[in-house]
Amino acid sequence: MSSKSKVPTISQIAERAGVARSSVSRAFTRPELLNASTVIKIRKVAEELGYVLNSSARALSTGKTGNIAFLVPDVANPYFPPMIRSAQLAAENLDYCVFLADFEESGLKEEKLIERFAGKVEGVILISSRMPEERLQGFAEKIPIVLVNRDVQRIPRVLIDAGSSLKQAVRLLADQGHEEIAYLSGPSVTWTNKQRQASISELTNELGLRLVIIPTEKPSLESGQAVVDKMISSGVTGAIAFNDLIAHGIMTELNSRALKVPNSFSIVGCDNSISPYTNPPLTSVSNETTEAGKIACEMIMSLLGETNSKNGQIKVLKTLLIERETIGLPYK
Amino acid sequence: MSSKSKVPTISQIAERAGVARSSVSRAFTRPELLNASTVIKIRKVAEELGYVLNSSARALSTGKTGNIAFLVPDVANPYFPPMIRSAQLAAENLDYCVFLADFEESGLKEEKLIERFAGKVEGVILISSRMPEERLQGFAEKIPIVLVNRDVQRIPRVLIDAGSSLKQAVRLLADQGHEEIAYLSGPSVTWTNKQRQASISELTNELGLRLVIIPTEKPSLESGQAVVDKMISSGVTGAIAFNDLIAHGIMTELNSRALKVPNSFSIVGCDNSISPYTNPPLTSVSNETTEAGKIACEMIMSLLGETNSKNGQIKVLKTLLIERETIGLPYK
DNA sequence: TGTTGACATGCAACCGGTTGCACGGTATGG
DNA sequence: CCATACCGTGCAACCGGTTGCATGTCAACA
Repeated sequence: MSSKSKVPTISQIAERAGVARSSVSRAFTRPELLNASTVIKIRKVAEELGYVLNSSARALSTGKTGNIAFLVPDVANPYFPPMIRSAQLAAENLDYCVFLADFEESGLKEEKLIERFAGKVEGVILISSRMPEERLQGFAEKIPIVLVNRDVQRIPRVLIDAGSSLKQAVRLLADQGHEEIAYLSGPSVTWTNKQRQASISELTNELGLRLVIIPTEKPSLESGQAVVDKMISSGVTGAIAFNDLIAHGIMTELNSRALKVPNSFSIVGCDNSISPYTNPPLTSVSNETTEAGKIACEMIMSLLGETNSKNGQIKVLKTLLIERETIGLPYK
Repeated sequence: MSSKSKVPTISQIAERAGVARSSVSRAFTRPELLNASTVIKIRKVAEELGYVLNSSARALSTGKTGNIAFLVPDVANPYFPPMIRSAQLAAENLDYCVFLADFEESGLKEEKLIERFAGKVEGVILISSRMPEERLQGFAEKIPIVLVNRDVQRIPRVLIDAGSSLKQAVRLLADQGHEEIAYLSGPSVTWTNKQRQASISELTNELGLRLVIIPTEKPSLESGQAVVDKMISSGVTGAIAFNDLIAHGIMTELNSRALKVPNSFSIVGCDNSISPYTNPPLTSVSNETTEAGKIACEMIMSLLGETNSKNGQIKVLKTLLIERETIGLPYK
């Protein structure tokens, strides 16, 4: 028979303090409208009674939930946590709370999640969205959306452009004498993958190198290991992977076949997530994911403020190639 | 002049469908009470009008928000994302949404966050809480709380017990002939750190080894690097670190001083987060963080269901020492 | 001293669902 | 053919804040 220590409502505070409910409400939301002493009195009573604001009630009458949703393809992919963190911190500073959900690399699940969150949040930040463009447009009409690493007209977005860094990597490989290289591609539908592949392809064409595109199942360590056979039999002497996880999977597998990186094979990763930790340390593309999360959050917030949404703003973030120890001469 | 395509309410659905508001509500919540054809009719109209349930309104009248909060000390610490992910997935399967927040290793911030979430969620999962016990008890009286890696009476909790694995590591070091080893401790207030330190200490005492406790600033790579001087001058030949990040920081710093692991120094990490990726691969303690997240979520849910909270259930998860390549003979 | 206005507070409607209860209609059983 | 039960639906109160407007008080000013 646990005495349910239910939290009191403003009515109970009002009664105890001998004022109207509206005054209690104002004591918290617009204290400047009240006599200072009244505010103090009300706050004191509220404190004594252990008052906790009922957010649902406030949200219902104001129409603002004070929440946003942050959807990512895979929480456990080390690429995302720094972004999640910075976005959450930025939101918190503006008194917003953030829902986090993982759509498991699936566009369908993404849609389901948006629908579920639609009634609970004021806006949604979508990372590496897999949804078809028209669906995205449809949702964007109903609820403020900001995209990260997805380029859709008229929807605000922040893009991390690894193009120039990847070209630099290609050039590095070419300088060492590599003539045939592979790109271990990531999720084919993503903007990120398309953009990375296009940049690499552009430069290999220009330099007259042969580029072999090898798809991977998922941007994970295991998928990297799984494509090594195909990669080796393609005859390439170096490779650029969609991300560090794939690159590391390849290194692991090569190592188990007694093929040393970089002496027997050169490899470049992307995202600079686990690359400082690999053996040997992986040359990789570093990108400002922390900054991206913060900016995405700020974009959503600015979207909430304005009525005539000046849609379509874009922010492009640059990247940096971090040279470590996984590029060497081609092995004949 | 963007025509605000406001989402309709049940009243508008009701009017359009020629039924009462209550029927619309029931069409979604308890369709078995209505004539099947009525349900279909209502759902059709709702679909046409693009109806979206207003969660705040529902929450206000039912008293259930359908949300929980998940608070972690540091989202970017690779130990947590798998736990976050599994908890979120588990919650989602029960139609719950999860708020994520980072309390930045601070007990104060933790309190602020709980207070902020209190009115928005039905329960809180607290990972590695830094709050004083009495505050925790206080909150637990107001809102269902489940702890992970914190041991407080009468509050449900899941504990990951690395004790036996760490003892195994000590034994391994002793077997190699190490007589003086260090423990690079983590956040001193955490249960996890106390428990790890106690286990190690217990066995070194038993075996007659000298144990040097060296505190670190934060469980991060940089903090690991920073304590190497102190560690070396203490005269130990091997060390166990609170987590992989610290261990890796130490390895990096040793490496820059031309001290090779494991030939010049032996080291063991904990959490098995980045240990497979380090150079050389780090011997570390693997723990079921994924399982922990899921269980914590299930505990919260069971707490919500019952009235007379059978508080204080505990679940202890075991760990496993993964031997890799960072333990060798002591260097004289 | 009467008028005006600023300030402090109360009243009551409203936000959008949910739900106990009442009501009318139809089927069932005696 | 009537009594009873059940089924489908509507009515209206309620959840707990917020807010436009009305009211009352008091000081300043003419």
